[in-house]
Amino acid sequence: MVTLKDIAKHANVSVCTVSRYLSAGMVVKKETEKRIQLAIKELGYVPNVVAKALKRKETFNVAVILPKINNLYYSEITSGISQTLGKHNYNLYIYEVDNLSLTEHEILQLMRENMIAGIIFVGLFSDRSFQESIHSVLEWNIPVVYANRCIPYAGFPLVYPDLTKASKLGVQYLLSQGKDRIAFVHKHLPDHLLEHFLDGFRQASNGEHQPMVIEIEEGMDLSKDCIPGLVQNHINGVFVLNELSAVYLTKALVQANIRVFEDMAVLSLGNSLMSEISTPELTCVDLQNRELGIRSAEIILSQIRKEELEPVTVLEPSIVRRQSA
Amino acid sequence: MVTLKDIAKHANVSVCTVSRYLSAGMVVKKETEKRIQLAIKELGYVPNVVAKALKRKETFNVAVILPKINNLYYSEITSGISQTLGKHNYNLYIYEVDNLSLTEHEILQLMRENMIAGIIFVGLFSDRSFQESIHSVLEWNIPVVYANRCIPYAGFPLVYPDLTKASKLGVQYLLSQGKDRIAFVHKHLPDHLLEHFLDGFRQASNGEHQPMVIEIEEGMDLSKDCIPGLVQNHINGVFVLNELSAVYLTKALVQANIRVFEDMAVLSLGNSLMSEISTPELTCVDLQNRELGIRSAEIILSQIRKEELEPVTVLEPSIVRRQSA
DNA sequence: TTGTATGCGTTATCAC
DNA sequence: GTGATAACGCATACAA
Repeated sequence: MVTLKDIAKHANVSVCTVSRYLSAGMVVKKETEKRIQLAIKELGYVPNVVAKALKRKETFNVAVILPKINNLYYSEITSGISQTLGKHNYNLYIYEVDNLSLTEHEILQLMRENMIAGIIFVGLFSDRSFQESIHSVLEWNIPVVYANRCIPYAGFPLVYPDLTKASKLGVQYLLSQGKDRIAFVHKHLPDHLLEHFLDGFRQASNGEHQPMVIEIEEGMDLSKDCIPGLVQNHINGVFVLNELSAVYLTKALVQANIRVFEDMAVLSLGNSLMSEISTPELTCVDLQNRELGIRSAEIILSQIRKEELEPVTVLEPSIVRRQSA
Repeated sequence: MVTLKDIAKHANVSVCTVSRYLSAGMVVKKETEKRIQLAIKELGYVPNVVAKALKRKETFNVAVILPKINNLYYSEITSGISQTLGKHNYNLYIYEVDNLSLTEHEILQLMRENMIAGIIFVGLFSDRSFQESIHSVLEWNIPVVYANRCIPYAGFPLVYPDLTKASKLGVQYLLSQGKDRIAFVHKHLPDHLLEHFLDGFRQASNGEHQPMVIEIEEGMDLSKDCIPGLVQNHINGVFVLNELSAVYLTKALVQANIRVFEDMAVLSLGNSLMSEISTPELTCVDLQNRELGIRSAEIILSQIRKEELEPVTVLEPSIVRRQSA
């Protein structure tokens, strides 16, 4: 392994000078610079980032902690993060908690051991899996971002989509299509989040009436347990707050000979490839997942550089019109 | 930051003893052990992996290099890798080449600078993007696995699905469903790989006749440019060698009022969530992507431990029957 | 069983 | 501008 010392010797300068040359911005005489460059090329020098990290007490590694990576929802976000980090020459660690069988605390321990520069926790806005980590994180005082957790500011930066706006946008759209009997279908959405959607509904419908709310349980048969209720209540527009559920509900409607859109419009929350390949193609409220990742990464980088930053970043959703609504 | 030295002082032993205690397997007197444990707990010691890496000249970081992560094909593989690495306490770096605008050479440079323990290159079996890296990798002599590249053994470990078998299985299946006029539809599949599929076809059909072969070009309109050809040639079974294309072709068939399965069976290569949510649901040949990831990671770990290893691992595909064929 | 001393490759603090 | 020299936190050869 070729080290600074080797090229220093080869170029007849001190180790320190070489180090200075390599640290961009430092001034070195033109002539010694030439010799150093030559030595580096001739000996095939490769800098050792690990040694540098030990000395500087900082790495260029950012960790993303998420439930699972093989899910378009998370991988879109991750890709956004990856793009931004790459642009700034930071490396990206991935930790899948569903896969790892490690507790939050153990993961944080791991982060400290590895001198991680920053952590981005990515969760579904409905999940509670990162709850217990908060305490440890705050006392450790490492750059952290919570992405996609729609909770009030609690001492660490947050990036999430505006759920109330998403709801309002969706309901307005359904209304504009003549769908005035609306149901929300969700899967394990906690009450405080559901409240955002009900708020959005009120704003869009001038508080005239209440929407129907249905929760999809694990292992529930949509055609038997969900659709009859929709029909009996003369629902003509259903806003599904989970993209995959929207796909399956649409499937079930088609199978039940209910015309999607004409008889019952389906609006999906989330806009991945799934909505596009579903039949009929799903109209949806795009939560801007890639953008979410990009912003999260930017905020982590700001923190690392100790710059000023917005504690809360709220993303604007938008409607993507396709066939189902 | 609490270091070994600190807890050594606090426990009235030497740094060396503490280090020994921490390196599992080393023997320390019961009584000093107690004191060390106490010191660690009281001072809140966190080991420094970076310093350890510098000293030992090895990290526990494995890099996965792939085109993009927000693609179920790659993320399935990655999740398999993540699972295995996590089990063995290795960390996972992700580098998206499509996102990074780095050349192969630059990425390898990065790997060396960071003292990466091993690299897993993940590509589509049809892509050529990792071609130029081979040379540098070989001369550097770092643990490497090429995952999903169906090429002959070339000096580094390979893990890929048995494409000929996949083809044979698929064609046999179509034949068993009475679909005897078969077409292969692919997208940018190089000739040497297409050859595997033609081989599989011959094996399954006793070499009676040739299948029709259609390539999907970028921006091609399936309904206009592909389906008419299929119909004119009285094709009744099409084997699509790309899952997303299978989804879109199925969509186009439905739209053209051609009954999927009865009039034309569609068999897809690859078995992600996409096949499941497509309408009709796609029967497919599962290439075992998660398993591919798991095996790739295992092979990297074997190399890191300098164990014996199989240079080539070939995965067995299997049929997953759904509705489209 | 435990301690001492040295070095991993780099950056930083001084002098010159 | 440049050069000694001392850290960074840990592991290990060797001595005790």
